[in-house]
Amino acid sequence: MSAARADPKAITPQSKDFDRWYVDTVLRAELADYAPVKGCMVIRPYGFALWENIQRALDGMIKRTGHENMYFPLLIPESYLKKEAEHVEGFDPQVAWVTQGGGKTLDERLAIRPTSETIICSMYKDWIHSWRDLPVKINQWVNVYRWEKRTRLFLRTAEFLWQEGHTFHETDEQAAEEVDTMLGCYRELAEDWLAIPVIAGRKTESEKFPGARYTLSIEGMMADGWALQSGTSHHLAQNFSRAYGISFSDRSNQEQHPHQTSWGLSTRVIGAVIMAHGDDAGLVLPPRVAPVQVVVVPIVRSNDPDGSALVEQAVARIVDELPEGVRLRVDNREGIRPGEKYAHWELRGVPLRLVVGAQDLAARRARGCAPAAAPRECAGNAVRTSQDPARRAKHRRCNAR
RNA sequence: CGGGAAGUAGCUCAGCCAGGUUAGAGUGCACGGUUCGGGACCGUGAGGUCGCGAGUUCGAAUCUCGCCUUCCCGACCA
Repeated sequence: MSAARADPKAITPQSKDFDRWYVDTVLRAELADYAPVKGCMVIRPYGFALWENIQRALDGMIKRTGHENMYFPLLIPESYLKKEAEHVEGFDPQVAWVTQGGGKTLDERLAIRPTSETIICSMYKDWIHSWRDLPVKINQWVNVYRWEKRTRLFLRTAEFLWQEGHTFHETDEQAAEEVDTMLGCYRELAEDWLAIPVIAGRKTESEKFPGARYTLSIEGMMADGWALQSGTSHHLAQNFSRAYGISFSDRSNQEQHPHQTSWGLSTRVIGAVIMAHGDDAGLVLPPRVAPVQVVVVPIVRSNDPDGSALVEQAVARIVDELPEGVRLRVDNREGIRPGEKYAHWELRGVPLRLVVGAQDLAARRARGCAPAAAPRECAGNAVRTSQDPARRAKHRRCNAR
């Protein structure tokens, strides 16, 4: 542990220790906290709201591209997991096993899913018979568990949440196209919703998904200059369909193995959002996924009831006239001074703050401040924000009508 | 999994080396008052299995051993 910090309320500056800054920010902004089991975390309401917004955006793209959601079970029989040799070997060290149940040792141990290719293949073996059954394009939003030696909040946790898409196609080309399409969705999510610049690329032979022919990924660019793998799309070719005995009669009545893909994006992407945009005051969230897009801080004083009443009326009018769908929070906590409220919401990365006080009303204005530099792609949606590079330092005034 | 550091109030830490009344500080929390436009101030109060488990001892936060968890570096990361 380092020496005592002068101010226990401050977070470690990025320039001093970026990793420490990251942990401080996640904990202090109440995105997540450590759970009792190694490598596991609790995602707190503010963090989960962020995930839900990301999830909603990506789920829309998954549906738009013709996929359906479904659900496969958490536990996978060992024999199912073992059929694809490279896959088994790749995942073996990271699988957690259930060996007992109901007070008895199980005849066959059950894997807690590290990913679901095997169980999905085992089921679709019985569901795919004809080229008319293809393509199959499904997805599931689930938790998975991978025993990890070194873990970090969001970036690498033993249990994490993700979506895993799985598809079966008639031809190799169709599968390849699917792999590209879904990587495109990840790129769209990263760039248009999360405002993270990404580089798309192909993983090396040693880094690819075990059992895949090749793996494509988007690598998000972080503020500290590192790249972070933030979504992967795999061409599985016929490796799994052969191993699991999935076949169909093609258009000329020849028996064929379908060509598969799988693709996933996890809660790690939250870590990418944090590291790509955050600053020394804490989080900086992209407006389209921010749980709170606008925070209104009314300036009221107990010794000025008349002015305070006017402020409250003005705030009510702002709330009333705000466009539908804007996620707004009015911070009317009592007994907390405005400065502390500013710090509170800056730590949590709220894109836009509106401050309304009696003086402002007298001058027929409100103070708007965009602490976060919001990239242009994200702006103009529901919330307009400035692109002021000086961020918090500069306050911009706008009309409150 | 290897190397290093750490775990004492919600948080950040002091106390430990040289075991000995009732374990402290700051911050946070509750209440009262003064304040109120960038993390206010004064007062009062609540809050602790000293990470867990053994051992040594008349006596352990303090010494010994084991385990758990976190952080940093490395290996691994599909």
